[in-house]
Amino acid sequence: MDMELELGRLNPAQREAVMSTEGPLLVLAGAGSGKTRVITMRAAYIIHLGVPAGSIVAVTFTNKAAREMKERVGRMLETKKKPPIVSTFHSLCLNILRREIETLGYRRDFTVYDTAEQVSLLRHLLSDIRVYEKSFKPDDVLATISRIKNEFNKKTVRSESGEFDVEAFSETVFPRYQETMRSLNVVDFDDLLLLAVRLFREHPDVLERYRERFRYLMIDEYQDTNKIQYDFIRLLAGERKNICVVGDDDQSIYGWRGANLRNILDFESHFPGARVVRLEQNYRSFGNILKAANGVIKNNKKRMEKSLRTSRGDGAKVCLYRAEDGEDEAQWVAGTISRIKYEKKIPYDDFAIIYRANTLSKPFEEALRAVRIPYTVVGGTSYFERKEIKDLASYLKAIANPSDDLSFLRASSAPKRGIGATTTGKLAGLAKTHSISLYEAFGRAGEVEGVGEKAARAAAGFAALLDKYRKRFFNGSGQMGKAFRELSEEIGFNGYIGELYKSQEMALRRMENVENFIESLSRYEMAADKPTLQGFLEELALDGPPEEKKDENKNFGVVLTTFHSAKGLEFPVVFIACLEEDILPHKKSALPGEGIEEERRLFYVGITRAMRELYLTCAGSRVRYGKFVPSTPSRFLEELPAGVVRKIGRLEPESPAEEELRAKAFFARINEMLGE
DNA sequence: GTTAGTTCTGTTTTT
DNA sequence: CAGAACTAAC
Repeated sequence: MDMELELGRLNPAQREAVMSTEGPLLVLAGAGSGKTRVITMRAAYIIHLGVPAGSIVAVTFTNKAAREMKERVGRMLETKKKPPIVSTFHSLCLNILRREIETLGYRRDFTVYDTAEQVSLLRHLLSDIRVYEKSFKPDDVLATISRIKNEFNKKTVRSESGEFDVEAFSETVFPRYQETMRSLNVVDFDDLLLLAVRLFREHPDVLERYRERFRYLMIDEYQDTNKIQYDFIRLLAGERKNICVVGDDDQSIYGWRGANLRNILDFESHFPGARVVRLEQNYRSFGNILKAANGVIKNNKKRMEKSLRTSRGDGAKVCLYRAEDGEDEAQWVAGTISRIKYEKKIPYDDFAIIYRANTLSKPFEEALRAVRIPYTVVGGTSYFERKEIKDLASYLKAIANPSDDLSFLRASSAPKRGIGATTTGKLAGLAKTHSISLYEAFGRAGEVEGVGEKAARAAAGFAALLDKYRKRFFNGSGQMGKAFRELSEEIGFNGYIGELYKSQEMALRRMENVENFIESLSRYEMAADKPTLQGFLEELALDGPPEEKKDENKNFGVVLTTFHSAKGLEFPVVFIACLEEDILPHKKSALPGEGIEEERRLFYVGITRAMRELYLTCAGSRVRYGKFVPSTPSRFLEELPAGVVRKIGRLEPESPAEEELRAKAFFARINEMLGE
């Protein structure tokens, strides 16, 4: 790549950001200001200056962002050049811990628990401590545990929602949780950061090694960092402080998850002498959209002053439609999409509908389906789709980490193999008295009094089964995929799936998932430099089960999404729906100050997704919890600057020209449907 | 150890 | 209203 030429293509602010390679740097990157371009080019530029790629670390929040950045830096570098390290916080920490955790007295072969496993562990734990059963809700407890770990602070213990006994939590539940995790040789997501920070704090020699190694740090989405992530970064930055953070305080929408807006607002005092570069040139949206965004966001007090500019013209006005009710709103959106699609001849995936909560998607799905417009709903939890994966993964986890009793237990009864609660209870007793793992206890089932011969044989047989496969997974033959498939066959996993799901169709779908999962181990084995079972499980924990090879950047049809999942995306035509009090400033977040400002930022994020056209809708009433409830328009709508908005509604009908277009679109659709 | 009936509860989500 | 989580009875 011709660096001079590439630099010449940047605007002055972007160029300054790219070329300020030494010392602390804050890049305030407004929406659509070419942020990713700047980060990627900055990495390439530092390499171009002769810095070894391995000493540059770019940290992101999501794997998707990491993949994208890796890909873009790769394209920018000469093919033979090594790429910089691009990683999420969690996987960077995991990689460090995988090498260093023994320094902290942990075993090297630890595994990572995901949220579902945390909950499951907690359930076991809470039922052990019977007294508290009712008041301790796993989600609530987990949220508290997470906050303690992320804020590095035991003083802030409080029950998140439902009240539980704070003292009992601190005295019993939390210590028990930690002890159990430790004895199972597992860590949770928060531990990855927490232990890395502890490692650095308690072992300055180790920290020094990493400071020497990671000489240039770049942090993306800095407005979303929390306390512990800040500590981690700060420790790594050391005295050299070659740290570049990129973010937009106006797009901080994860405060409720512990993100600390102060990190970005106070960057200059955290890192004295920091250079600040503002990217305010927007390359995404037309003027009226940007004016709307600016007009709204300027009502926030806690922010860094900046104002987005565009070199494009004003473009179309922002449209505001006040619908009768939710159904009317959805139909209007669907109808308008049809019309624009016909008028502009653009594909359906140029459209997005954005709303506050996943539960609001329904009416839009129905309305779109009614007129045969294809769509994809982003997000929404689909974890129930993965029981079969979790079951099978528990075998791998039990094999990789013999101390992981929970995975062992799960595997031992999926499918059922004649080891019931009674037997398990007795063996767990043995494990406890001898301080051994459940796996070892199963192996010695014959010795235990009160365990019938049949049950003992089944238990010992199961332990032996895992033993057999453990050898195959660790013999370094590169045949893990094959071993996994044989394991699945030996335990009759497909038969188990077949029984588990009533409909043939459902079962078949699950079996496909299983097949794909097994295949993904083979794929991993082929792709990785040095494939290990641990490595595969790490990818699984941090990146989720590999879905069928879908194109990440390709949508199918109109995109329906929440504000949160829309962040970072852009669409030519955007509809922001359900803009009503109690929904957009959400009832539970509308607390003055912090709360309301974050809600406003959500709106801002939504508006700035739009490139050419923006439609805002609200309804006069809507079905909520089965009842018709009157709705009032969101207070944020009043913040839209005069002159950029055009109102449409029952009382203010569309222009005849528009109605004609709508009619034409209608007939075009019918013809299209007939043609199919 | 499962399944049908009942009650409860309704943001945002990544790793 | 609808889905989850819980309870009571096979």
